[in-house]
Amino acid sequence: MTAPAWDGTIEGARALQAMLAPQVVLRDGFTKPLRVIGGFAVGFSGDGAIAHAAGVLIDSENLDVLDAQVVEMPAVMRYVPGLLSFRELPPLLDVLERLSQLPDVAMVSGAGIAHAQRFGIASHFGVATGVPALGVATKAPTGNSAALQQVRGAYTPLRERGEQIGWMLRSKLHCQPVTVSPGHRIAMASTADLVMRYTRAHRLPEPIRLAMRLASRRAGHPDTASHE
DNA sequence: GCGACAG
DNA sequence: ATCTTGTCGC
Repeated sequence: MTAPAWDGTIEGARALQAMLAPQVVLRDGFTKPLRVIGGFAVGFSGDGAIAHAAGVLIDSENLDVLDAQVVEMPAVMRYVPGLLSFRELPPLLDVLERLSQLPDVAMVSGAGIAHAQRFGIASHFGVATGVPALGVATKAPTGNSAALQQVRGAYTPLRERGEQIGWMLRSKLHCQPVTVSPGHRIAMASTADLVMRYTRAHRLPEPIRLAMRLASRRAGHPDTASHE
């Protein structure tokens, strides 16, 4: 299935987003047991002009790193609130191709359907690739939720106009909760459990934490980023 | 009209 | 996202 071409404009991105958002599937599209989990993140350097995308594959049994890749390319669009996925998807697709295999589930730094148009980067990534994907975000999302207990692993629905669009999850004690939401081919009910299953000592789950570290390390050292 | 808005 | 030291808490 070929996605409609994007003309590179803001208006074009909005139109394509409206076309793709209804294609999101909120049912588990993966089979258990899960074997490989992917973590994906994008960092920027050069005043936001250069994108550095990282992809990490983790063994779901022991969390061993099976593969890790980083790619660098000129950013195709500036950051526009609500259209983050159009800025970050191109390098992510590139890095996905370079990995030795496709993950059973992809965890992407950013929003899934916990997004004003219900189409954050995790949804865009999932719809574009067919890979089941979910999003984990650090900052305040759209919507509202009840207070969370000070218990590791506690979670409560994130709602907007009565509709549940994700979960607020206390992934680590004494840390602000993270926002998790299904991106594509993952059920709402599966999302928070999946994230907690791959979270260890840090606030972010291991696949995303490692990918973010790779992407920002690369972004922070333009010298080492240009070759090989 | 104004502010908010993942990364 | 990124620019950035020390500092507080687990």
